[in-house]
Amino acid sequence: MDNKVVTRFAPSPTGFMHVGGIRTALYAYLWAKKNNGTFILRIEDTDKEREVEGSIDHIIESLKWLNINWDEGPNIGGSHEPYLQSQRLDLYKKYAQILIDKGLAYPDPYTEEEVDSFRTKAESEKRPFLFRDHRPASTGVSLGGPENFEKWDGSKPLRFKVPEIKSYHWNDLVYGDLSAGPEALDDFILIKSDGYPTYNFAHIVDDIEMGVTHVMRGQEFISSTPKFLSIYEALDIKPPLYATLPPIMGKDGKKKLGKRDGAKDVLEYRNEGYLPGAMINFMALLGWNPGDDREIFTMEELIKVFDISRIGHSGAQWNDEKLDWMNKEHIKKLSLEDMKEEIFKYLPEELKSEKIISIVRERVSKWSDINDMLEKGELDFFYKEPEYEKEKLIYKNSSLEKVSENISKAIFELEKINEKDFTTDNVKNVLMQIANSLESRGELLHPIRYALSGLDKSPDPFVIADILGKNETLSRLQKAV
RNA sequence: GGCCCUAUCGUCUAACGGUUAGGACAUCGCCUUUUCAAGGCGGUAAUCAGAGUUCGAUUCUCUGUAGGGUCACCA
Repeated sequence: MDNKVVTRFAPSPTGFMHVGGIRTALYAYLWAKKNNGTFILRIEDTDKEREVEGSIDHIIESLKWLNINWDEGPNIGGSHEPYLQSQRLDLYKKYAQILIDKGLAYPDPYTEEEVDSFRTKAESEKRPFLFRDHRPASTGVSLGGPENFEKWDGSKPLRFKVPEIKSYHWNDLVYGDLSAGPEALDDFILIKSDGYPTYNFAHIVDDIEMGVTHVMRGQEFISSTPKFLSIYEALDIKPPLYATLPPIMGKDGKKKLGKRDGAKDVLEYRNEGYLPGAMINFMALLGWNPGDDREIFTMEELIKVFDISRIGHSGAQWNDEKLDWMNKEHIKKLSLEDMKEEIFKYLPEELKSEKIISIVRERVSKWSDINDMLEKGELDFFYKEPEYEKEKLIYKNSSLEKVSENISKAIFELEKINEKDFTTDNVKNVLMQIANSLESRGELLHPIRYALSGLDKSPDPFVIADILGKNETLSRLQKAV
């Protein structure tokens, strides 16, 4: 009836979400939103062995943090409830029955050990293992009718009987024409002996039932696509459009990013103080680009410009440095009010001042960098008189006498500023006037900065003076004379 | 091993037969009122190799090489 775009993200609850999975979710989300379509979250919990307690909540928390919001799914429901595959078992049985009735599904007569021995044998003979070579004979074929396999009582796995062994060619929205040889096709398991469907079967049933039009997925699924297509054919249903995403590689650039080789839980990035908008921005650009030189995007902007046709084909390596830069760019766009809460989370009580924010905001690429600043004592000057060796006040080849002389001049002039006019700009004007009359400006500015901060690296003296206020500034300068 | 995918600066990428091969991160240098940060300017740096096709290949074809993926009662 309508051509509404429906995409889905279908993670399995086997642990945390890493950036690879999130990026798939993001692209599916962007595509749905761009087309005023529907984005569905579906939990593929059909492997009770691998399921990790609490994963679903963790996945939901991750997506929510990043503002990837689903239109249908756990927590909010929708017209295709339920959204946990473990609660949809009847549906898979229904579809399995259709295949059985067509003579396209049969119970696997072997034990797991027997199948394993087939596999081992094939491997030792250096040929691919195909279950269909061991397909049991049907008990009789009625003329023109379906084959009669052993009746399936649910105690054995139910296998799909590939209707036709052939090569498949299909079009992928990202990669274009893809193909796979007949060896990619096999009698795979539809329903396991524990009654749960396999991914290969369940995701197809659900995509059909939920009206999914575009499937975003990793390229690890390319080689099993013929299996999917053969099921759609057997069911006589048109498959969705596939958009296969290039892999994200780990930091070494070698291996596809995965939990085994150190892929991080995305929530760790939250804990390190990255902005969700920056994470989204960075992940969007990992494997996709807008076609021009723009790099900084908000989610809304991404929705506007995102296009499947500009998704790349080759693997991209995760790059923390660029992420840091991008996060900093997003921080710059934050209003004081927006960042106040975040920054205050990291600051001890005595530093919770708006004046500190202005110093911090320009010096960190992510909020947890504030911890480093605190550790290095870079903010101590704010509430603590600095301790330093007098010699440190000397600028280059100057002398302590010169330091005293210059600071005294500064004190004399600064005294003239009203307390309430003791701002960065006014202090700067006064000090620059003196400094410019000197042989080198550092003769004045360095000792003052050092006397106020006690640090080799710090903000400039005008800002510090402003923050400290007239009294404290002058008092610290007096001590340096 | 079979099948499949991929290949441009260190990294992310642009250039859909004709460009001094562009941008960004990182790096280096200079400037910007002392140091840091921010900012500005500039530099170094790439078409995996070899054959074709073509007047002309980063771009098309083939081969090689390298990397990745996949061959589960995992997704």
